[in-house]
Amino acid sequence: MLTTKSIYEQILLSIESGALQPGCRLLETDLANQFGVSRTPIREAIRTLESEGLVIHKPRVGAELRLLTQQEIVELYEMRTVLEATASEMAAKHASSSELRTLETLNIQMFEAATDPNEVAIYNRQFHICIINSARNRFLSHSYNSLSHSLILLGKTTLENEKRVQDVTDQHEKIIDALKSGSKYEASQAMREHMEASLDHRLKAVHINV
Amino acid sequence: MLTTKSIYEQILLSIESGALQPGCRLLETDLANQFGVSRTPIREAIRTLESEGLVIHKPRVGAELRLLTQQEIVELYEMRTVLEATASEMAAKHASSSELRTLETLNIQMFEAATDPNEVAIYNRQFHICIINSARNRFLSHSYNSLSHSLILLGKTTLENEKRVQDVTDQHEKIIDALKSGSKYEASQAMREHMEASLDHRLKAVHINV
DNA sequence: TTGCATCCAATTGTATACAATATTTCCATT
DNA sequence: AATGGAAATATTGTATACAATTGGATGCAA
Repeated sequence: MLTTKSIYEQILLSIESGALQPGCRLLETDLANQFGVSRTPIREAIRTLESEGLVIHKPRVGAELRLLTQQEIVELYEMRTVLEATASEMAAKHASSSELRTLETLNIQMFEAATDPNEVAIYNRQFHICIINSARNRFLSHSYNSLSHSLILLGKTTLENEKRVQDVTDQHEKIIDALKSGSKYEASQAMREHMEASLDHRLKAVHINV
Repeated sequence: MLTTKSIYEQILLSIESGALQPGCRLLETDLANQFGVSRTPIREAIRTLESEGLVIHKPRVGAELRLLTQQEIVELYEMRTVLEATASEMAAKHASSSELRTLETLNIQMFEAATDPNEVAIYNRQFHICIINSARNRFLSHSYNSLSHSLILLGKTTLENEKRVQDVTDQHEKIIDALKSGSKYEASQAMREHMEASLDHRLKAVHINV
């Protein structure tokens, strides 16, 4: 059954898969036909996307998928760095041993899936979400969730080759070690470095696409 | 003319004024009658409130205004501290001289309005928003905006007497001084202290209300 | 009195119809 | 040929009607 919530998620997936490109218009009628529902649930899904910042909505004109400038991409990663570094700092205090084991497992699975970029991306996302949730702050989780939706506007992962996966899992391991030893400063610093490396790769990828 | 957006803002105002109490149900039909519109724009406004976390929405049951636990209030302020301290750090680098003058003016106006808590609250909000925007990060501004909406769930200001206003404007002045001298660390530290004092007062106020 | 099943009222979820507005097209005028 | 403007079209905004679901009320039986 297609409900408003599932349509919202479907649209997110469509953005992620590239079926909906940043900058393109979101026509209510088209989407309604596409999903086989009326315009009402589509409108509500679009409103949610709008309040998350994925969609620019001009009254009486319509919605279009936001297209991020290079400057905005930098700001997005700057904000992501703040949230993830903060989360790491808090997680160093609050993470349960079960969560620490989960992080280790995810990192190993990610390494072993190195040849499949899509699978790697999934494990990577779970890894970061696990850290965020280990911080034990609902508002932080909520903000991160919204921000991570904006991230999908950037398109496919930057985890495209095995060398890169190796680097990333190494950085993850540093973070895990810091979390295990409970050292706030090290954990947040390791995450900051991880994020900087991630932005570097992202900007290179953008450059290639342009 | 009452459009979806203005209805959304009206509901926020109703929460702020106390007309809508946390925990109460938001009945679409009632709100529609109250604003003299159909249910459609009401539903969309509620969807926006939901995605900002102000409203809990159970399918087929309806929406109710979120009621924050004491623990959640602490988490809210913890997150607010992160965002505002980060903003102060960035603003120490990016704030324009015009923005710095604006902050000084707002702080003076706030001090002079000390006998009118509502006016004080307005200047206070503008002060903090100005710092956030001085950070020059759209995603930070967006997150803070959403978070500040959750803050209104807590009800009226804690700026209820002149002694308290004096303390707050003093703290603001420290922040301004740090921003003017461009020292990241001092600015973020001054903001952290300001936020801690603010949480202390908030928790006392909650205690009294209970 | 309590437990349970059933029905009814209240309320949300969706579809559709209509109104208002923006955009485009095309023609007349310069 | 360029430009301005008016009509036509496309699209969103809102209202309303109907379907689906929930929560409670009612009544019956143990």
